[in-house]
Amino acid sequence: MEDEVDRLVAAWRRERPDLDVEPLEVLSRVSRLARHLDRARRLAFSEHSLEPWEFDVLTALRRAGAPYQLSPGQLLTQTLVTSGTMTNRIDRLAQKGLVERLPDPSDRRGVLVRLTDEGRDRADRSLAGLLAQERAILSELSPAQRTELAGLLRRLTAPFDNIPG
Amino acid sequence: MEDEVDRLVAAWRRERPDLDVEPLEVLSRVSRLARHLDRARRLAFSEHSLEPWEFDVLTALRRAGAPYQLSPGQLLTQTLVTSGTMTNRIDRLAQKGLVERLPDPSDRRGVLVRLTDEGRDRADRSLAGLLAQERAILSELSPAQRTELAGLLRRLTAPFDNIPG
DNA sequence: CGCAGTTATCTCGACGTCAAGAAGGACGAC
DNA sequence: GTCGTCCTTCTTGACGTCGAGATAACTGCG
Repeated sequence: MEDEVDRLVAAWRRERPDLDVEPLEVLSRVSRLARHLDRARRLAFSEHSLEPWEFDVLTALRRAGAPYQLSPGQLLTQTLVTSGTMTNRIDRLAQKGLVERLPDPSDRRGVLVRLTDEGRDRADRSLAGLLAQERAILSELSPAQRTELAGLLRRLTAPFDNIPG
Repeated sequence: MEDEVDRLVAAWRRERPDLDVEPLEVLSRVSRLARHLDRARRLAFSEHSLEPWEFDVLTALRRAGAPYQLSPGQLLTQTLVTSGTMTNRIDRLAQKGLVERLPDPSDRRGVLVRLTDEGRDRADRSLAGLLAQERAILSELSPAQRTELAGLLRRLTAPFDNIPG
């Protein structure tokens, strides 16, 4: 089955036969797929009246395990947003009663963000919904292909995640 | 090499051993990689004083071939943004002299967006830069692995691109 | 012809993100 | 100790995107 990137690559080969556009076969697909996933997630979460960005923060805290708290800095590396954005997100989640800010006892510059009970419930319930949706999307691939794909992607993400750039 | 998604998955398995979080191995990597790519592109384009969104629109027109014109609607499907966003983008590109709006001769509701000569130069020059950057990122993989990865990704993107959702 | 439904583009207000920088605290060298 | 540097979080203003709705024009059925 052909996709939009096939058309895009064919167009470049016609217009710029002098260039090797093979890298687009991989990376344009990654970008476009991510955009499709964003839209799909927005739909899925709207059933729980949750925005994708809320999900990202709440589940990062949920994953941390009891007592479900992380510093804003730790949340930055997990969600790939800037510090200004994170301050804003925490403000809004705190206003909704899903998280609370506590002073860091070991560093007076620092803050700890803790999940409230309601925040934890929301995180748990919406995760199940997300997994169901993702499973449907991945049903195009066999289990072996999914493993293969995950492995190839890891090789591309690892440099970004390990050598902070 | 381990990446952030490996840590994320391990954390879920510890916190929610009742759930099968295998889908995240693929799709969380896609989302995170796309975010890293966005940042890298922003840097690469800043040398040409071009924003990623400008690149997206200009190259879509460039790919169309002479006379380098498309309707706003055609640009929507290629760039995955909403119509309000596209109107705004065309306004700003027109103001910079990189594109111009022409009436569609066959449909009076319609508009054609055409690349100016300067817009075309900008598109051509920045594409070369992007490809160089992407090639560096993909050097982690062998040619055969790149082909394999592109094929697996195609199977996931095709349903989105063909059954408009 | 006239009307309903559809399609193409634009308008508008709300919202979230970013980049840059400020303020305050930690920490090592000396 | 204390100075300079680095780190952590928050503040701010500009900007781009979205969603919903408005407008205008094309289409085909009766």
